[in-house]
This record gives sequence, structure tokens and C-alpha cells, in this order.
Amino acid sequence: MMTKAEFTEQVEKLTQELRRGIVTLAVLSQLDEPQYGYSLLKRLGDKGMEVDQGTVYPLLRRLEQNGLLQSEWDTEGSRPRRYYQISPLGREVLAKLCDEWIDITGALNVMLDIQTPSTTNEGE
Amino acid sequence: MMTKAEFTEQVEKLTQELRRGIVTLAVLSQLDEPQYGYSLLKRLGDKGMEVDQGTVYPLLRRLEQNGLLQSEWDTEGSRPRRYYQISPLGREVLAKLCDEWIDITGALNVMLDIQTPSTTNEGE
DNA sequence: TGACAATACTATACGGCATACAGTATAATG
DNA sequence: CATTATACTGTATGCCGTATAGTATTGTCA
Repeated sequence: MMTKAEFTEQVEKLTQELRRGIVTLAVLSQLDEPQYGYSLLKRLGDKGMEVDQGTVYPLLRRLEQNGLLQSEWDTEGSRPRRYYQISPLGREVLAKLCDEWIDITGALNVMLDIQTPSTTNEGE
Repeated sequence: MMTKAEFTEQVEKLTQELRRGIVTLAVLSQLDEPQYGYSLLKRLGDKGMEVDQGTVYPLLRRLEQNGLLQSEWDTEGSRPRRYYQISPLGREVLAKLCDEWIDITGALNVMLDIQTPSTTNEGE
């Protein structure tokens, strides 16, 4: 038997998996202008994507390590901040990922029978 | 330095992460009518979502273990097939996940739209 | 002024899942 | 009768998000 709590837990676990990778896409898309971890965190939250500190900071480091981001310290302000910005390579990758994203959402929305306002309703 | 091959590899890795969890959603959505692994595999492919055997079979087992699917053997046909179908619990979970999916895509599409150079030129 | 919350970052351990890889076995096709 | 497509099982691996803990500064309010 499955209790209500276990049901919720299941949903949360699957939702987490659902968000996986998508957060990366979101982050890359928001780093056209340089931002530091904390500000990015707030910005994503403002736009309706709540992300944990423990997700964002490792993610930023990973992305930089992979060459998709560039960063530098700003020690002149009130306190040291590491500003991240998308790199040229990152832009290329982002473009590819956007394409993939469109494909994926297209396929899935058909399966889920979701009416997307962006897709043209030609045919049928 | 990043070679072309490494670039592609990066994109593929991130795409994989992007698809993560989404495949689950796709599978659940396609199991209103009972299907066996192999037919599901083909069906997903037909709808534009290529998935590997090594992804689908473990996924089906996991989902059944979690109570989201029900399955039974059909040994009467030409060869034994395990037919999977979504369970009542699975339906509930699917509904929730759909809501999440809509939220996530909504937030992300806004973020990605901001990036499109053709749209807003305000602000600088 | 001194305590506490918010800011801002780093580091490590853990668990879940997709994939790779390997294996088993039957049916259809030529 | 051998090869391919079908159809499933099982294990090992790697990556990532999260939890957790830790460090240290800034701002605020009493």
C-alpha cells in the first residue's frame, strides 16, 4: 500500500529527475550578462525556477570546468564575488541545446496532448 | 583546448541530462493501453523520441516496482511478452508530473525567449 | 555594541537514473 | 540451417542534484 506521503515523495523524486539538465539550460540562458552565484540564484527564483544553492554553485563550477562559462573574481566590492558569464563555446552549446529542447518538447507535447501556443496548428 | 569531437561530446552529455526524467514522462503517457517493452520502444521512436533498450527495460521495471505500472506475462502468443500498463497510482502521478512539466516549460520558455535576438531590443 | 540573519562561497558524501555491456532465447527469413 | 530481428534480464559505471557542513563577511536592529 502506498501512503499519501510516499506518493508525494515519488512525485518529488520524478520531478527532480524532470528538472535535471533543464536547470543547466536555464543557467546558460541567463548568463549573457555576468552574474555571481547568489544573484543568479535569485534571478532564477524570480523567473519561476526555484533552485538550491547546492545545485547552482556546483553547476557553475562544472560548466566552467567544461569551458562553457568564464569567471573572474571581483574583490573591489563590499565582499568578494565570483562573476560568471557564458563563453563563446557556451553560446554554441546553448544553441544546440535549445534545438534539442525544442525537439524534445515538441515530441513530448504531442504525446501528452498539450496544446502549445507556439506551435503552428497547420494540418488536420 | 576543445576539439570538435569534444564539443559534440559535451552537447551529447548535456542533451542526455536534458532527456532524463522526460523519458519517464513519455513512457507513462504511452501506457494507457498495455504495451510490451519492445513495442513501446518502437512507438516512442515513431513519435520522435529515440530511446535505447537499455533505458526502457530498466525504466519499466523501476516504474512497476514503484507501483506506477502493472504488468503481466502473455505466454499465449508466438513468444512470451510482458505487457505493461499504467496503474491508477501511475495516472495520478502522471497528472502531477504533467502540471510540473507545464510549469517548467513555461518558466524555461520565458528565459529562452529573452535570449532571442529578434524579439526585445529594449534595455540594452 | 553585540547578536543574528542574510549574503556569498567552498567541499564532501550519497543516491538515483541512463547508459553501456553482456547474456539468454525464440521466431522469422532466406 | 544460419543469420537477423525480436524480446527480455542482469550488472557495473558515471554523472548530476541534493543534502550537509563549514567559512567568513556584511548589514541590521535592539
